[in-house]
Amino acid sequence: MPQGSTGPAATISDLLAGDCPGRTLLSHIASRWGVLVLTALHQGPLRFHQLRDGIGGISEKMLSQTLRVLCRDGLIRREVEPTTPPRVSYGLTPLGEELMSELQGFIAWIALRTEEITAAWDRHDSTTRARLQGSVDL
Amino acid sequence: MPQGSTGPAATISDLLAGDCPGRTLLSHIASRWGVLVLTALHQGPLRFHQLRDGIGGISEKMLSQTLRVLCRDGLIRREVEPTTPPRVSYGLTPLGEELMSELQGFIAWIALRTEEITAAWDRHDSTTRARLQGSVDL
DNA sequence: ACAAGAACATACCTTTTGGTAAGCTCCTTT
DNA sequence: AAAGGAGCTTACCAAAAGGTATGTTCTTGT
Repeated sequence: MPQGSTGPAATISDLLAGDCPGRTLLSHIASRWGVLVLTALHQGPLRFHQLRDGIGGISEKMLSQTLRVLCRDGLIRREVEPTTPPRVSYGLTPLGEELMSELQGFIAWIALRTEEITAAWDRHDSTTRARLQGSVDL
Repeated sequence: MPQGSTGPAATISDLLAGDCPGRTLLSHIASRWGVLVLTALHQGPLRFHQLRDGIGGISEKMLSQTLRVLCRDGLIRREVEPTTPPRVSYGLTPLGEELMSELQGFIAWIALRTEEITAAWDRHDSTTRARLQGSVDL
């Protein structure tokens, strides 16, 4: 793989093997608010308060924190429009778009399957209850 | 959408709008160890200690906890082979396989792009440092 | 009989995460 | 001049996540 990079690309085995930069990156994206912020921006750039209002339950602290981390990762770009007053908007970088093209299937899958999975929660609960009540067995 | 379901499928907007079962499911999968466990099992079923050894840094407590949650979600199946001693192995359910087919592109993307993103961390750091130094304190 | 490994569960404690609330600056509107 | 919104940051605190260490049961190996 003759690219102008520092070394060979990481593999999925590296992710599993131990702590590595990939784990850190994964934690940024798969953080409580990371996926949601990224998903919200997938439709197009939004301003701070639009994100805050659009993502139910997020606090301003968590929003700005998440935005800062994802900016550092180069997935989101912060743009200050030189108007008065300056308006700040956030959008996906090309790298962020690339990520979202991988992630949107996953998000859609969650929306699609949530219902049948929550149904399974109840069923599993009663199974568990039965097993526990019967004790002894297993 | 004439299925025997309780109601219409959730949408991505629901995920963004507020707390909902989809958020919970998302948190299970996108938890610190969730993606890694699922990824490890994508190659095929593994036993408890194989998972523990294969996923660097995970404790037995976290492994069994993660396994239990993902079983409840119907993404992983726990199988006790009736040998002596009984061997317990974990594998993906069809639902879990379906999920992983959405997720593997994302995992591969992380492995692919980690390097260039970590490089950006350093660049961003010096930018930030410069900005902070300019403003005297903090 | 004894040590040891698999597959957990549990108690205890530390670290991390995240929410609340307040404050701050810059600007516009009234 | 006062009020208010945008876009943050900080301090403080509570809750949740997670690690360590230990206990348990079953079974095989010696």
